[in-house]
Amino acid sequence: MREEDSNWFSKWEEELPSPDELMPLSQTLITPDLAVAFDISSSNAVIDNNSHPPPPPPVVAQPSSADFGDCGDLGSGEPARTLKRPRLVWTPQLHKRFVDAVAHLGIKNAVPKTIMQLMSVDGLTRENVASHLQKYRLYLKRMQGISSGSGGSGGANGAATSDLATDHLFASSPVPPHFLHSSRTNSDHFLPFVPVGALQQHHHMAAAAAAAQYHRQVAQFGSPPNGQFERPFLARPIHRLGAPVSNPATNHIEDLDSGNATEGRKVLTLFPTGND
DNA sequence: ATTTGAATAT
DNA sequence: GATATTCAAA
Repeated sequence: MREEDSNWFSKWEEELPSPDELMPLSQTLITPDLAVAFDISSSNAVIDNNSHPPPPPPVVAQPSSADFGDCGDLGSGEPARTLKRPRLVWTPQLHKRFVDAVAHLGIKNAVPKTIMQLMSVDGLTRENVASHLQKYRLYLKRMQGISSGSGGSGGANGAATSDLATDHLFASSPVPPHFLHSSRTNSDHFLPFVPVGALQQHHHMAAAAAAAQYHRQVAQFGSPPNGQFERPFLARPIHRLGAPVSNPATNHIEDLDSGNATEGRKVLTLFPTGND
């Protein structure tokens, strides 16, 4: 047991979403009632303003919280119940968190509930993840088929970056290589719990507030009540030691592109647990 | 009883 | 096509 134990966490921490990134996400997931309760409307939308206004539109272009026009049951005192949330839009950032979570959990333990917990995105429901996971699996399966059919892919690119113009979302996120193996013998390291900071357990702080306090979340590593891990086969020790956290500074290596059709994509494998 | 996963619906 | 919802099975 050495620093490597938490190395993945450190690495992960580096790419943790900045408040700016989470802000829009959380806003999306705010329920109308919540929005009203907090006296926040679309007017106070906090949008990320870069020094250089990029041509591509914001990734988070979702309906505002107050976009509800069909609240059939209006006028009741506590409509907090039976209220439909807006459709969740899986932005590349959100999807990346999803992929990261799945990668860390391993295909075996990558079930909706666990993924949801690992993602720790306020407002995200298990069903949201389940639905997305279903589609993601189909994506992986399709990729496997192509990969095994004719491997000659000319370009010696990463691995999972298919040239399919479809699956825009999935293509914007690096897919861990071992995902493509149909091997369920996942043998990642132990499965420490997650930095569960603001789950939807307490309805006190809502999205916006949660995101604000999201700043520094120190997780408490614990063992899940399910001591049911397959024998750690020790695939390979991660050889990407995170430098001693001295001054992480601004770490921003996110690639989000919606309309790219040419190659030359620089994929960043977060977890080289299967790097060749 | 809860959760998953696939089908099905919006 | 993307996400939600339903539903049988684990």
